[in-house]
Amino acid sequence: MAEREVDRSVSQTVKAQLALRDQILSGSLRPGERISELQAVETTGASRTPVRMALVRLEEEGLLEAIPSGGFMVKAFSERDISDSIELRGTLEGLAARFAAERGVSARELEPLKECLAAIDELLRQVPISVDAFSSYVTLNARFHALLTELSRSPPLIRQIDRASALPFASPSAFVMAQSALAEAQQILIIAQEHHRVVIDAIENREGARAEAVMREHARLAVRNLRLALRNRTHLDLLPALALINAATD
Amino acid sequence: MAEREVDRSVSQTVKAQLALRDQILSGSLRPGERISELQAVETTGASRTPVRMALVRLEEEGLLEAIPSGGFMVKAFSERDISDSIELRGTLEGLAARFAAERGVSARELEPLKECLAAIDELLRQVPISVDAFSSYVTLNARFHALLTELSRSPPLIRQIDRASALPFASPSAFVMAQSALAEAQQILIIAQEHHRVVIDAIENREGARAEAVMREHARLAVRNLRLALRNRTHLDLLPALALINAATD
DNA sequence: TGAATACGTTATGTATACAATAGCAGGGGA
DNA sequence: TCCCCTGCTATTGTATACATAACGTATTCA
Repeated sequence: MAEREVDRSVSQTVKAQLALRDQILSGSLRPGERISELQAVETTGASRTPVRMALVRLEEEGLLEAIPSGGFMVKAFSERDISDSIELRGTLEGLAARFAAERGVSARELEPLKECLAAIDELLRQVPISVDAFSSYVTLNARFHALLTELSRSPPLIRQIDRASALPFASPSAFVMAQSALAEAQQILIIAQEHHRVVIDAIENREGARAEAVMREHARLAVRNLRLALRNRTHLDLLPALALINAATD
Repeated sequence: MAEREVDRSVSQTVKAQLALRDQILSGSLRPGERISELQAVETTGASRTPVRMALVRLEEEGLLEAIPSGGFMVKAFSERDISDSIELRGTLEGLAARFAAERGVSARELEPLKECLAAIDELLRQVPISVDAFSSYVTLNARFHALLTELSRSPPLIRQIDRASALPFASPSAFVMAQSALAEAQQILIIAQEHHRVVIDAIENREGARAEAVMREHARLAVRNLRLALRNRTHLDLLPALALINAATD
């Protein structure tokens, strides 16, 4: 295939990884479905070697599962897997918050976090919140969590949290909020924002235990609301990633 | 290279991964050192494709680090990275213990754990503990922790703990104990064994918070002793993995 | 008619060839 | 003498060819 157009600005491996992840998360590839290398080669435009590297990375990321007889399939997740992932992430973020509090952070380091907070406050003034504003919220929330994680100054912990966040639905707020009706989401967002505020306060005052506790509560709120949201699945299509859940095996 | 002898019983990728991990952990490859693919091909006996897959896996595992200009280098760890990893693992195992306690486990499921405990008790009767017995202890301790993790019945959590345990020095007891003089280790092992006993008791009685707390304390004991052990580095060569630490960059 | 076996097809695992880039060394100019 | 530019070399990134194993299908025998 000589006429294949190659984008040299980004490695074929990364390109393939992004494309495949996109296909999985968008639901083009269903959970349990075997991923054909040849098919992936065609859809991604990369050749087999980078595609295989991408598949290995996605397996390590937790999105794929190796088939004993060879090849990979899209991993299927149960409702409990998802709530466990949320709680897991909350636990790790709790540790990060505690590290930040105990190790101390300067006012300058907290500045970006507070800007995030203020921006979210601004969004939450809308009642009810618009779809656009909600989308902005999801971005800002992710940013807040990433910044908080960084504050721990612990590379191993940051790495682990990144891994735990690889599964998009493990991101508590973004996931759960997307599922609730936007009107209901408003209340949840307000509580979540309060959690954000408290964790900053705790870190500022070097209250490690409090910082940790509030992040764990943050996750438990998400789990609780996940259960509610799953009870009436009206908003299950708000996040493409949810296609994963629909076909979950158990 | 036609005369290369190929072992078909295990995949070349796995073979290469094991061989490379061994080289890293044994210290043949020093932290910060670039891993040459060609060299890896020669030492592992696999060709470049499986070697590359193994390198990607080891990177995801946290043993290697990608070099921006291409290729991989052995990751270097600071003392804080190591103590953070221990605390991280303790936190995750604490969550696992809590899950086990809250979700309930049958007496039959606790049986293997108790057998482990009894076997360790047997070893600890020796005063001072012999090198052989200590080696058995390390194995039994790893088994105990693995079984405990399983009790959580949470695939995402088990997966994450496995990842966190990939770094061998993140295994609290095995690592810290190896560094302390064996005579000192005896006391530490006895306390660790008490932790083990308490976590089982807590799980049996469905005391989630207590189960979690004791596992975290277990890790903190390890961190504390790590600091002590690093102060007088007499036993740094007991575990080959420690070669990593010697050349840690910061 | 059903089950088992054999054969063919297809997909993955592996090896290697080719291409491109980064790093280094040597030489020339300022 | 020092710096920069150019060319070479070595190593990685990518593509593809080949081998092998698994799965499906068809045919035959009981």
